[in-house]
Amino acid sequence: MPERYNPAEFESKWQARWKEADLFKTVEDSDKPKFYGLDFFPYPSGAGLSVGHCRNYIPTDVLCRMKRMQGYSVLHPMGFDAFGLPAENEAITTKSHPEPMVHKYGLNYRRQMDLIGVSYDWSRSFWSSDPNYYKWTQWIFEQLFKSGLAYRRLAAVNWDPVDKTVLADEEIVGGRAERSGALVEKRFIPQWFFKITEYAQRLIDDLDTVDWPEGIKQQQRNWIGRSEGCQFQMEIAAGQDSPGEGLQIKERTPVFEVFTTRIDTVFGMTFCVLAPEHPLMDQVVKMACREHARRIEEYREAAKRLSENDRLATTREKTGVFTGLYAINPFNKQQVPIWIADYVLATYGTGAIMAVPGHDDRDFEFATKFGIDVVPVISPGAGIEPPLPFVTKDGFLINSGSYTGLAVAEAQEKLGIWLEDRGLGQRKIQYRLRDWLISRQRYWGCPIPIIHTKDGEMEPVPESQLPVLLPSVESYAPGDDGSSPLAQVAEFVNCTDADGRLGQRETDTMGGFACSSWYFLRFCDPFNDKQPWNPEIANYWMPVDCYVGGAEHAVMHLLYARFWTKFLHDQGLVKATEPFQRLMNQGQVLSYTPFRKPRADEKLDIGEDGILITKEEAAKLPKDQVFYKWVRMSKSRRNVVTPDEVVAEHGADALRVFLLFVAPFSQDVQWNTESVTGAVRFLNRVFRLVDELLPFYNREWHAYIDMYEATGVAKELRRRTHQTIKKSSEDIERFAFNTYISAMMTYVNELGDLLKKAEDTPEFKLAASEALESLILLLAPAAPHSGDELWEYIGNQGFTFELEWPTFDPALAIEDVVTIAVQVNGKLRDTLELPAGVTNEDIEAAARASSKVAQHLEGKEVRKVVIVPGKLANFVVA
RNA sequence: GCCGGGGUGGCGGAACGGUAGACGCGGUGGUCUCAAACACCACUGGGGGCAACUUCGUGUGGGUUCGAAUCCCACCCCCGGCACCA
Repeated sequence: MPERYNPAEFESKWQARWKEADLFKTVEDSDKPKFYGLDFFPYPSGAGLSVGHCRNYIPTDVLCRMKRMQGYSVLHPMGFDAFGLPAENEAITTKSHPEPMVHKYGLNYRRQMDLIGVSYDWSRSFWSSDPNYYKWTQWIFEQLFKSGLAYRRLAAVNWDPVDKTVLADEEIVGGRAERSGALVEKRFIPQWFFKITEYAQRLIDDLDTVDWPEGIKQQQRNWIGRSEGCQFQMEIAAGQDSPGEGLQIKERTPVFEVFTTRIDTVFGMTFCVLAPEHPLMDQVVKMACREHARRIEEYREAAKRLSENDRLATTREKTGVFTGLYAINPFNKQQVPIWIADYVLATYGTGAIMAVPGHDDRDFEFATKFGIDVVPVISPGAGIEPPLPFVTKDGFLINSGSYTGLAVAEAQEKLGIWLEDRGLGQRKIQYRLRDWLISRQRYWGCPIPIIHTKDGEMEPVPESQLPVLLPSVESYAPGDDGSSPLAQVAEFVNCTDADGRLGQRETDTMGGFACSSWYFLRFCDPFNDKQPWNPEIANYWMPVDCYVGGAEHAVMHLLYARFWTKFLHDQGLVKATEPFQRLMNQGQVLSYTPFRKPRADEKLDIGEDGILITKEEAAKLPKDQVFYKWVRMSKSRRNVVTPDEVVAEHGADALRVFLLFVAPFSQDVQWNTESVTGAVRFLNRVFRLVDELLPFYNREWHAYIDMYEATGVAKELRRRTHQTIKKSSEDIERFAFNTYISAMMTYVNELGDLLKKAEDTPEFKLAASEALESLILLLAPAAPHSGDELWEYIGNQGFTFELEWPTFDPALAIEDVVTIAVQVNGKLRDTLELPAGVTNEDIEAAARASSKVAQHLEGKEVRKVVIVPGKLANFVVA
């Protein structure tokens, strides 16, 4: 007899029954509308799930459960992103294979997800490290390769000279390796890339077709970084060190190209800059006189030594060297000095710029430091001397030959046409987005299915030979030269290609983002061994209707997955052009974490203001040495609260209700275990209320309720029921889970009040029966264990998951008394209870009749009366 | 610097341009109890008042409106992201 919410008694019982009944198995029914609800593919870590992860999974679960009850075919799968560095590093340390370890972690995740009652269809689950899965990751790689969208080239990578390994950007903190603390160097190693840049425009355009948080869309647009401008040629003239008269042109050289978004300022160009890694650099050195050549070489060496991080630090003072060479501005034939400076990036645009210090902050800083001329060519208005650097585009050209006087936009247009007419350049759209570096010289990833033939060609491994399996290796550590551990395995490397010729296998593996770029397609048809998925099935489920996860994947994962989906669409493999129709980001769960002030001999990393300590340490230290901050829960901070402990203390449903209620879904929350008691009390009240309603319960209420015109308390009861059905359905749909729970709380409070006025009439009993069932069903997605327990307790069969979601009747939800606010000059003076549908005239009359209102109208002239039907009356007095 | 998202009681947060503070936490008082816990009931934004009431209140300053937490302009602060991208 559940007089109280007593989770220990029934939560695991229901979880066992759900499993027994295979309740969450996906039912594919093409006659029904479909709903695909998906959580981000988690990487299973040894620390297990925290309540922070639950904040992701529970809301998605509530939505999916409601959709299922509303009659949708629901796909709600979960699997594991198993490849990756953390597992590999752990494998290196423990000298054990990463696979069983990740498996163990994944199973622990699953245990915890089951513990909090999430309705995943585990029959569709897979690990991305399973050959049956990564076979198809390789297959997609080959399609990209065959389409010319996967290629290999020499590229600079982050090299850790102590650990002798290539590092991901995320593994570098302040120019040093996170693990070894070594200064990171740049190394040039052949790398595999995907040509995501080819899809740049579509990746921008199609953002308009998806329902995503505006912030995430904007981050993607910024990342892709489209800019419109002009690219044009500059000729190099070799001459003396000082410009001007007496300059002798020794030889004509190949031109270099520059890209600019401000062609309108081209008459203000007083120098140009090449990146130290510019392809023309060797030629420049040759052309320069000996002294300059020496300085250029020195500068290039210094630039090479700088870590990417240091180099990109915007606070750094600008550096550069003059080459002694000059380039010719095609617009006015003037010669401008060519400098080399690392503030120009080789990887963007052409790696060279025209520098206009009068109208660009960076060029201005450089010119001022090196004493280069600054010429204003844009003015905000006639006769106005622009304050330099003047970078806004609001203005007119000055000192610009025949273009003087034109507005910026107009000049850009005309100058672009001028370039195109003479074949010197063209208007161009430039993207900041770079190609996606996919290769890793690491063991624990999906092998790249390529064979290098003796003739130096690259061939995809024949489809019949896929998957290329990860071999077993002696050591998981990368080689001294940074090569993959796979390169040590002769049996793996030496192979034959499709024609039987000897060849060498590619030993790079793919970064984990490849695996997570298509898993949502595999969930549609997870065990197909003939193709990655059956297109018909994928077209039924795709796109994902609601995709839920943390905002930290705003760019990388989401951009890559979009790119692959578009490519797969182009290949005719799926109709969808976007993978995720709606995206939601949950807020983080923060933990109140102690820090201490650093001692005199300790220094803090940039951005830190204290040293992390444990609660025990905090208790021992003097109070003025300790301070607390709200920071994200993480294993390394030792501030994690696990669902296990909360479930043990308060129950899974209480945890679910609490997390839903505590704050709006996308907002960060400050974890406070005591507050869970609010959810416990609420569930207790629900159980008690069910007991109180039970004596009135008639299982057949549905058949009879419409035979009575409800009046009085019964009518009020039905009204509240139908209002709550409406509110909770809408709130769940729009991810307003906090107000959904609060609506349920209000409903429970009001049912309690109404029960005190219980009547022994059939209409009341029927209304109470409707309320009782609605209460249980509306609450079931949030508190599914309690829902099923109560459903059984009131004498019914089956699972709430398989029952029909209540529908609301607008006629029943309507109020028959309205509260009218009466204002005088916008200030509330009285409220009136009037029958619904009251006329404006009656409202005004009733309002004037109010003594409280009359007080404020006395002796004053009413100039205007504003009536909002059914809501408000406002008297405007002089 | 740029791009997003926010500033509402002691706290978490509600609120189609129309009664600010729903719902919950915490607090105060009470009921139950030998007692405590639980539970239940009442009160709980600030000032003034015995009270009816009144007045001030949604980061700051302006504006639009009969009426602004909500719309517009300027600014301040906090959080997240990007950061020499020409």
